[in-house]
Order: sequence, then C-alpha cells, then structure tokens
Amino acid sequence: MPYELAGRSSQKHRTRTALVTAARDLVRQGVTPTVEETAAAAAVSRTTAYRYFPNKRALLLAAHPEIAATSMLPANPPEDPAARLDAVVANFSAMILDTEAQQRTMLRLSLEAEAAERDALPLRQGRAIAWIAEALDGVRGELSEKQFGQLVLSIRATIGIEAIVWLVDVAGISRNDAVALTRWSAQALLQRARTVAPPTPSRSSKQGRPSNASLDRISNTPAATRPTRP
Amino acid sequence: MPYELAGRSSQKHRTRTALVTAARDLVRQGVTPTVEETAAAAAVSRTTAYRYFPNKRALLLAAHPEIAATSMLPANPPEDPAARLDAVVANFSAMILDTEAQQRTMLRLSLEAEAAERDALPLRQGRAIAWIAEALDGVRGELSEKQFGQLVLSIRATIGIEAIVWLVDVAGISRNDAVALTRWSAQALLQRARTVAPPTPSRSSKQGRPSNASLDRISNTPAATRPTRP
DNA sequence: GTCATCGTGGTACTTGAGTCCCACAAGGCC
DNA sequence: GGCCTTGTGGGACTCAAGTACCACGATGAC
Repeated sequence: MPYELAGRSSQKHRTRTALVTAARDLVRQGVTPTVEETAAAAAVSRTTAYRYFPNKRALLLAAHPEIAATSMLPANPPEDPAARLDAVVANFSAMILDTEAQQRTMLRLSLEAEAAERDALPLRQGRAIAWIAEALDGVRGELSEKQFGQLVLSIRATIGIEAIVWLVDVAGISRNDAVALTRWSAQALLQRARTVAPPTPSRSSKQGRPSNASLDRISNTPAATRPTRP
Repeated sequence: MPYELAGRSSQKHRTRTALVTAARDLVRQGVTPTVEETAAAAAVSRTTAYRYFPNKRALLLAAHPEIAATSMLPANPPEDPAARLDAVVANFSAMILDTEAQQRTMLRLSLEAEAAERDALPLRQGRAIAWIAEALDGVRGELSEKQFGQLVLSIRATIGIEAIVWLVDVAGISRNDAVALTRWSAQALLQRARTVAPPTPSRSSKQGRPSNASLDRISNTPAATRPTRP
C-alpha cells in the first residue's frame, strides 16, 4: 500500500495537496523551484516533501497544470469537421501558450526519465487526444478505427508544445506564426486522411508507406543507399 | 577575445577537441556523463573542462552528433517531389533513430536554457531544413518564397525528434509506427501546400487562417468563447 | 641558459539533490 | 489522565555542479 493511503490518510492528503499546490504556483511563475523552496512554500519540511515524492522531478510532475476542460469546442460548434478541428487547434494552441512556461517545464521533466522508467510511468498524458477526437467525430465513419486513431495521433504530434518549441526556439519564428503553421498543418492532415488513409500500424515490415504507387520504390530503398555518417 | 583563441591556440584546440570527443563518445552510449567523467575520459582535469565550457550543459551541447551528410537523397534521386520528400523523410528518420539517445539528450539540454539565453544562442540547428528544401526543389516554383519556407518548417516540425518522442513515449506506439506516421504526415503537408498555400507569416493579426471560407468565423472566435481553465 | 607568461592540475568551498536516522508532537485508544 | 502509533521536523551525510585560488610545469622571448 502506498504511503499516502495508509494510516491518517486525510492528514496526508492535506500535506500532499499543499506540496502540489505550492509547486504548481512556483512552476506557473516560470521558475524551477528547489525542493526546499517548494517545501517552504507549502509550510512543510524538506524531509516531508521527500516522503511524498521520491525526487524533485516527481514533485514537479505532480504539479502539471490542471486543465479541467473536457472539450475545446466553442459553445455552438460548427458541423464541418475541418472547422471543428480548426477551432479545437486554435483553442488548444492558445491554452498551450497561456501556460507555456509550465508546458516547457513538463516537457523537459518528461525527457529526464531514464529509458527504463519511461515505459512504466504514464507521463504527461493530456486530454488533447480526446479533444481532437471529439472535433473529428464527423469523419469517424470515413475511416477505420485504426486509421482514425492514427490521424488523431498525427495531428496531436503536429500541434503540440514540442512543435511550438521547435518552431519558436530553433526556427526562430514568432509564436503567432508557429500557431498559424500548426493550424494549417492540422488541416492538411485531415484533408489528406479523407483522401488517403493514414498508415495502418504494424501489420507488416512494409507498413507505413503512403499508398501512392510512385512512392513504393522509395519506401523499399535499402539502407545501403542511404547517406552514411562518418 | 574568447579564451580559446588567445595565446597558445593550437594547444587549446587539442584540449577542446579532446573534451568534445570524449563527451560525444559518452553521450553516444546513452548516458549523461558528469563533468568529472567527461574530463577523465578526455584525460584533462575537471578544472580545465570548466575553463572551456561554462557548465555541463554547454559541454554536452558541443558534443552534438556530427552529421556530415549534405544531402538525404539516395544516389539516383527520383524526380517526383513527393517521392523525393519521402526518401528524405525516411532517411532522416532512420538517422534520428540511429542516434536517438543523443537526440534526446540534446533536446533536453536545449530545454534547460533560460528564456533569456534561448534568444541568444543558436542551439540545435541541424541540417534538416536544407535536406527538406532540397527534396522539394521541384515545387519551389509553385509557391512564393515565404510559402515555400513555411512548408519546409511545417514538415520539419512534424518529422523531428520532438514528434517521435511524443509518439513513442506518450502515445505509446512503436518507433516503426511513429516513423510511418511522420512520413505520411509529411506527404500530407506537401499535398496540401500544392493545393492551398501555407499561411504567410506576420502580415496582419489575422494571418494564418486556412484559406477556407467556412473557417473564418472560427478563427475569429473571441477568447471569451474558449473553454476556460479554473 | 634565464625569466615571465600561460595552460593546467589540485584543493577547498558553496549549493542543491537525495538518503538515513532519531527526536518530538499530535492523533487515537483505554 | 497515560500510552502507543504515526506523521513530521531536523540534523548529518554523500554526491555532483559550479566557483575561487594557488602552485606547478611547459612554452616562448631574450
């Protein structure tokens, strides 16, 4: 039984909540607080903080910004799937930018995990999948279950904080332009899915090719023809 | 004048090279070495390592994997832009997976920068932009300079290590499926660009809308209609 | 050769992460 | 009231990052 559920659980719950709330407040300010600072802000001792979280990373991960919204659609959502998707992407992006400091912190923390524990912990699971799926409800019938899931994943991979970070930090474009680009990309993926289905995963070693005859010979390009690194 | 260019510069160059090489070897093994370990591997003292790099992060960033290839196209590249792009994306993805540990380390290090220094340092600038642009040479004429650049950026944002990390770690799909998905996505972006141009950046506050009349009213959705966080 | 310069190594220090152990005090139970 | 359980606080420790200072040794100029 985990520490926090045994014994005087309500007292423990208060202590844990104080820690998480303090951490959340500090992360929201864009800083990465020390364990001692977080504990002090929660009015508990550093030792107690380590009783609830095995390390600083776990403590800050527990402070992941809470997004209560169960939908990213406006009050009177449009019918057209493309319009619905764009609304969701726009709102999602605005939310990401609103909490950018926290999003960056969480992204960094998720990368600090060792390969072994990455498999174990369900980190950074957001609600984006559900929001996108809701937007695309109208095209569910046009695709297989698997293809629909793949489309949602590809859209999420394209519009997330990871893409924004690259576009802003490395490509050097403005946040507004980055969002415009991801919105455009999301539309592109949807359009393409309604024409050519996304790759169905893991059926054969050749899976994943765009079903475009002219691409076949490329997809079969053996490794030997690839450029090699020194 | 920076430390390494003044005085006995060739000796300093040897020392610096030894440090970077040692760091690169260690990062390639998937570990994040301590400064002391790196210095020992380079047969210099920890103190000297700090003379060349202000902190561990800078030292490891200097160990970014060297990719000498100036092109990701196979020996006899196809003419069709879509086929060329798929070849480049496939080879690029293979290269990313070959050096996944290093790519993850570099991505994490780039996120550890403070906002202030992010603006200053040109971090993690790879050659992907050039490789993608080369693949898409054939469609340059179909788009404006700006639109072409935006297309390249959106493709890079979709196929990079950031997307792979999300698809594998969070979405939980296999690396092969992740690559298949990014290849499919890249094709979608190209196709869409040849039909509807990517958003032209920063001309007005309304820039970035997909040029789809039915989307106009969504893009103008005021913040008040967005779901709000508690 | 001698000497000042300059790159380097070593040592000591501070700070934060993380661990361990023990003392204390607040809760429930009789 | 007393007693035992249990959550908490505090001190001491190790380790790595980062800084500061000083001594040694090699290099280049004369």
